[in-house]
Amino acid sequence: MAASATKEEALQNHLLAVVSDEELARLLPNLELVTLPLGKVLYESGEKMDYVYFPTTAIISLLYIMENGSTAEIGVIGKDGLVGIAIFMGGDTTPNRAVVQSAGMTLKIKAAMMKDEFTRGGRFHSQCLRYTQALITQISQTAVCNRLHSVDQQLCRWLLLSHDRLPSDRIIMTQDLISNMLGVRREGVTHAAKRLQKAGYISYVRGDMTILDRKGLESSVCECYQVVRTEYDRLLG
Amino acid sequence: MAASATKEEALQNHLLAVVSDEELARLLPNLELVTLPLGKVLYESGEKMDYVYFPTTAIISLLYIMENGSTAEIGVIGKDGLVGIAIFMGGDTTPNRAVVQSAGMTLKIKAAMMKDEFTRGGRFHSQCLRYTQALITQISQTAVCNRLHSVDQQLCRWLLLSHDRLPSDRIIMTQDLISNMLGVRREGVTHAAKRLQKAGYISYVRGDMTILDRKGLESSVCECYQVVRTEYDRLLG
DNA sequence: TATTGTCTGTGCGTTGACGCACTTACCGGA
DNA sequence: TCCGGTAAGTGCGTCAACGCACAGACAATA
Repeated sequence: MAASATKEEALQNHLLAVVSDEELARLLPNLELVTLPLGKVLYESGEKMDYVYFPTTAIISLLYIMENGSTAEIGVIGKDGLVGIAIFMGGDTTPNRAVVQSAGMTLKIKAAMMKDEFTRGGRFHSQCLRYTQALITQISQTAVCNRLHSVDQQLCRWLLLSHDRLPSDRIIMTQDLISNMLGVRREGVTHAAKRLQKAGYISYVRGDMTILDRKGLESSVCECYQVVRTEYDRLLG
Repeated sequence: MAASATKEEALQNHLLAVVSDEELARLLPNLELVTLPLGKVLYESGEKMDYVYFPTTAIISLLYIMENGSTAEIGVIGKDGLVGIAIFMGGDTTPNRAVVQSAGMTLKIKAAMMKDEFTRGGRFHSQCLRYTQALITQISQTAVCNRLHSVDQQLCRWLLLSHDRLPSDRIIMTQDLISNMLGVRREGVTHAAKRLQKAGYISYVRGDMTILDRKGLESSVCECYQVVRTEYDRLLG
């Protein structure tokens, strides 16, 4: 068996950081710290989930895969949340793929252990539900943004959502991968990214992007980003 | 005070139909049957919700309203579900408007009463969470569909989602209203609706639409509809 | 019957994104 | 040092959806 996580490690995840000492004491022995490489699939669409993940430095994308192979992101999860809400919501599976968008660390816990603690109904229970509501807002706003906004705006939103969950200003990700997330053409990302480079907001060299001017990005993003941000702060802040 | 609902009325809502007798006995005295006219707003974005609604014949749309006034639907709720998940998820509000898309009946219960029964943690609790997960799938698939599919396909999806929640084959709704739901131009709906009329799937006269050939609609809809349908059946069936 | 308002249909120029094909640039082996 | 693979940039024709303007068509009411 792998070693259980330390309290310091657990507190890096915002959900675990606010549960009661008693709950954390019960959870800790069952939490295991693991490193997730870029592209690792945590679970496939319709697949029974064995673990719930509490990211600390990793970022995970929820993707829907069309029958013809094209993909679209429906949500992104970092240290602010958890991957695997279907475990405690009762469905056990979802029709999505969860894939590591940015390599890093995460704590994981067996599904059964997660259910046990959730059904105890304390602060952990309510915090999981509040997070789920925040995630619903994010998914909803993704739907709205997909409907009403340009690729440029959506790239800005995506960058800011990622940056919020990242420990540094670097995003290791090719334009091709980003296009899969956004569900647009790779060339579309090239164009949008060039505009952001020209504005001096980012630098981008072969899959290695750096956020140079966050304020600049915030000035060109659509309202969708702020709506989600505000809801996260209200529900979990 | 208004009269409380009868058991027969309550059982028309699929969530209330599957809770335990004991739970239903507690809920019934607090459930009130009301008629909702087309266009009635159940709650505004960010507004504290006083009631949770369990539709029986009414259909309610969840809309996001942009700062510039344009709108996009993120989900639709009928006799299969409930309006006001934020009450028991813990946030109390959402950044959406809930508006009656199809006039009809609904049962409503005071927010406090809803919370009381939810926190008891029985079958009602788990059923509410399972429904929430189904709704998440619907919202997710809306995001995907908005990203990847044509207005034609989205109209088909919307019609089928509505039809599933309707007691008859008639949909009372102008093309202008539908365009607000889908977040597209009114003319776009005109074109798509004409194609469906020519195919003989629907008839449409000044805000009065009839589904003539459901199988036909199903044959031209994108996979998004079936994904949502399957999840609802799996989680709540 | 006339009028008014609403709903639907149509045409037209514009545009954002698409698909495809190709070039350029860079990196890491062999 | 050359080469093969991968990432990013560019050009071009196409198309779906947009915005706008306006023309019927129908219903309700005066």
